[in-house]
Amino acid sequence: MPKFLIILLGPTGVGKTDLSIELAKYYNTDIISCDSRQIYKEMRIGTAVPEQRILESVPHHFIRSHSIHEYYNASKFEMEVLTRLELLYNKKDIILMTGGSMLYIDALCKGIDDLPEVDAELRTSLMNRLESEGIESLRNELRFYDPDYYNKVDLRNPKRILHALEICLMTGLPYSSFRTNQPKKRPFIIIKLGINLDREVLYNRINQRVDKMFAEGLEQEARNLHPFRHLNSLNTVGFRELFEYFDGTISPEEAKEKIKANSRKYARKQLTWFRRDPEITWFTPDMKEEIIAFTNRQLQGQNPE
RNA sequence: GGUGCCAUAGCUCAGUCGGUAGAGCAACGGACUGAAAAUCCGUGUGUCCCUGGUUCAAUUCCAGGUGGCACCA
Repeated sequence: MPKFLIILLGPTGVGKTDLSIELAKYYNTDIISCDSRQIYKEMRIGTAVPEQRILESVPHHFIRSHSIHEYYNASKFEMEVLTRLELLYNKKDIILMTGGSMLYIDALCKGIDDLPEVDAELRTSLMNRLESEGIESLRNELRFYDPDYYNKVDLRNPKRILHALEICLMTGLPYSSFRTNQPKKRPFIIIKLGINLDREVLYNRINQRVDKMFAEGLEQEARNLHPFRHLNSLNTVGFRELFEYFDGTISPEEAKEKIKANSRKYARKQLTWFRRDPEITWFTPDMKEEIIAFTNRQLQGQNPE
């Protein structure tokens, strides 16, 4: 029997959690979360982690499993999930993954090229240079070390320039020489289920969810994490707006409105990314029967018996 | 009731000394290989309140109306 990974994906707030529980129960399997923020144990309200009783109703992985103080990225996620899957496939043929972190989904499905771990000191020094010398200086250096990538990269995006340069400086090789553009083979079959709603309905859900977060104590959660605001893990919708409020830049009402607006924006960005993936079959969250029927057909079709 | 001010994009507002208009936010689209809930790029969506008048031409000037705000009663 081949191994399967069913991936339930969609924009934030669309209702993936409830559906994932039903699917996991139906297939009697575990859920791997694919969410770059729910993975941090210090956050719960602002990242919309499911309630404890829901988490306990089905085995979950990669929810609140790592610390905000830990350096994390899509590659680490890829490796850790692959290791976990190998273990889980000893007992199960079908595993469910759910979440909306686009890059993390792709890293797991297609892999991400092997690169050396970026040295923290180098990153800091390059960020300081970006600050003091401006992006032009880093651009020129990248053109020297990796003209190919220089011609391809978005020259106005500091993060792209910075990272490429990091790799060039660390390895003495052009960053583009690490980019294989070859999807990695996976020892399991992937079924991608997309969940979406009418835009207006989705936005209402997102707005209401933010109100609910505030009612549950988001402000206090953010206040507790305020000292760590410089961490990348806290550069997160729902927290950075409240940090602005704590710093006195904006009013509490503005912070709340900004959280709603930025959540909507994030949902749109997710949809832009998902739209170009032809492997996704789309449903609405209420189509449980259709989703199961479709998934069963896929499972059957891939299985010669 | 009187006087004054205002009425322009979904919202807050700018502007046109008369030639049918533009910012911020929102909205919409796109990029994306170790920071990805990150980062970056693009798009103006409009009975310029209504009705007349002046004019070759009115969102702009004039009159009246309607609505809002302020002050005086």
